[in-house]
Order: sequence, then C-alpha cells, then structure tokens
Amino acid sequence: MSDSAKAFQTDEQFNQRLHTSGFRFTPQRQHVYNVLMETRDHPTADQVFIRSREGMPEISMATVYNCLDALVKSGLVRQVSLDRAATRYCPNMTEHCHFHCTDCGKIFDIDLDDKPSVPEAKLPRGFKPEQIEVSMRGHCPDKGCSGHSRN
Amino acid sequence: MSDSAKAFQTDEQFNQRLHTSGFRFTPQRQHVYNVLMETRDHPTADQVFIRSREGMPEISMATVYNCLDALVKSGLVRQVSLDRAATRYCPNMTEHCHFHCTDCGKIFDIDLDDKPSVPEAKLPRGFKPEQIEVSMRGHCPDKGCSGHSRN
DNA sequence: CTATCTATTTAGAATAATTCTAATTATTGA
DNA sequence: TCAATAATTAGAATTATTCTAAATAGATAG
Repeated sequence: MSDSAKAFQTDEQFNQRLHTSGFRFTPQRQHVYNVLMETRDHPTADQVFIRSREGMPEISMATVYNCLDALVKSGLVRQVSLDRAATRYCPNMTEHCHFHCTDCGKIFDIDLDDKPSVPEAKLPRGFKPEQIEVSMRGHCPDKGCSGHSRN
Repeated sequence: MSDSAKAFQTDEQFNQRLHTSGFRFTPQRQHVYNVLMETRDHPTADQVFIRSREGMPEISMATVYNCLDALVKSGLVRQVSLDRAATRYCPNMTEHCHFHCTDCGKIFDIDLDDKPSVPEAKLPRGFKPEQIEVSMRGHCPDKGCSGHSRN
C-alpha cells in the first residue's frame, strides 16, 4: 500500500508470472518475494519467515511455505537443493552425476567421461572448490515416464 | 562370519579406509556398506535401515545414521544431495550455480557463461533432462575460510 | 453492488527426517 | 586383565515440512 511507482512495473510482471502458473497475486506472495530480493543470501524457509514478519507481522509459517512454493512453481525463485525429501545414499564413487526422474522418482547414475570441472579460472578469485556435483531432473526412459503421459 | 574369501580383499580395503579416517571397523558398518552395494538404487536412510535389519535384526536407526555418516566421511559412500539441512531459496533466475563454503556455511551464486549443458548425446538413450544443476563445495575467499585455518 | 465460488491465509496439529542422550557393549592398547 | 575410548542401542527430542479445518479475501456472475 505504500510501495511507490518504481516497483509497479515489476509488480505487473510478477503478477503475470503468478497468473500464468495459475496462482493469484497476494500481498503475502509479493512480500515474501521482496524479502528474498532484498537480501540475496539463500535463506531457509524459517529465515524467510522471520524476515517476512518484520514488515508483515501476521504472516504464518504455512503461508511462507505456500508462497515459496508458488514462487518456485512460477519460475520466480529457485530451490537451492532440488529436492526437499530425505537424503539418499550412493556407493558409486566413480565420476558420475544423478538424474532424478520427476515422473517415477527414481534416481539414476549417469557416467560422465568429462568430469564436471568448472574451470577454476571461471570462479571469482579465492574460491577453492573441493567437490563439484551435477544433477539433472527430467524424464527417464522407463515406460510411462518419458513424457508419454500428461504428467 | 559367513561371508567368504572373495569379499575378504575388499574388507581389507574397507577396513583401511575407515581407519584412515579415524573410524573403527564394525560389523554394522560393513553390513550397511554391503546393503548399499547390493542394490545400487540410492536408498534413503530409512530404506537402508529396513534392508539392514534383514541380515542384522538388532541394528538400530541411530546406528544406520552413524554408519552412513562414517562411510561418507571415509569416502566410501556419497550423499546424493550434498546437504541434509533445510532447503534454501534463491531469487536469482539467471544461469548460475551454487558454491557452498564448508567453513562458514555461506552459499554463493557463481555465474556461468557456459550454461551447464550435459550434451544429450552423453546421456543414455531416452533420458530427457529438463533442468541441470551444478553445485560446488569448498572454501570461499572470506578471511579464515580459504584453507588458512586447519578446518 | 451483492452473493457465491474458490483460492488463500491462519494457527496449530501431525508427520517425517535427523540428531541427541544415557546406558550398555565392544574394541584397543598398556 | 584392566582401563580408556568408541560404537551401539532404544527411545526421546528436535527440526523441517506438510496437513487440517476454520476464517478471510478476491474474482465473477448476476
């Protein structure tokens, strides 16, 4: 109600995005989004909740989860770890990456001959990676998964 | 006690690995490892627990977590999602990957000009990726993090 | 503009995943 | 063998996330 013209254009686009994905615009969603944009430091849902309450004291945790979910599904926000389910374990210590099938939920090992090296040159000065992980999501070749069925 | 000679050599190496990382050999650790090697399907800790009980009915959930942790720290097993903490959110929708600093816990956006494309040609027939994520762990440039301190 | 329909929000309960605790047991090394 | 330490166990505790039911808000048809 008090945010001024400068943000309006963005709000329009924001609105669009939500609508396209079948969500309504709500002040809570806008607020959660603003909170994320304000400090781009990869907060947890709980941190988002705490920050969101500053400008919107009545907001609930459930709403924060709901908003984050809507924002992710609208392509406005990303989850840093693709999956929020239980951790899985893998005894394959060779160079490989993981393919999560979004249809059947299975995880496949995909061998990589090119080991996933992000050349250090590309990293800002001072970053020293010790482990690089590549993961993919999509459809696996199993029957019913490869985009044959609607879901 | 009944596993035969073929596995012995492996056991030796297994033992070595644990010792090098400061862990003792225990039948539970061996068993959990065997369970993982038996069916390489990325089970959750809970699934490992259920399977482990088949050959070792007295094993507890806490031990399974303990064993998995020891195996991961010894480099014998990987966690599929690098982090088992709360999901984090990121409003940066440009092509980038994430760098987790193992010292300070911060997550940094790293821009990628080469978008992380695993050429479809490399994938086994039928896999259709829709999203590719690259993430790194290591030391960030912040003071005290870049390997200056021992940890 | 009002009634209605549906999406959203809310608080709090429920569930799921993981970690912690305290007592017991096993292993190592003097 | 004995002491010291590490690991295991059951179960409680914690944390992250999802669910539920009631209340509210927004869009739409009249």
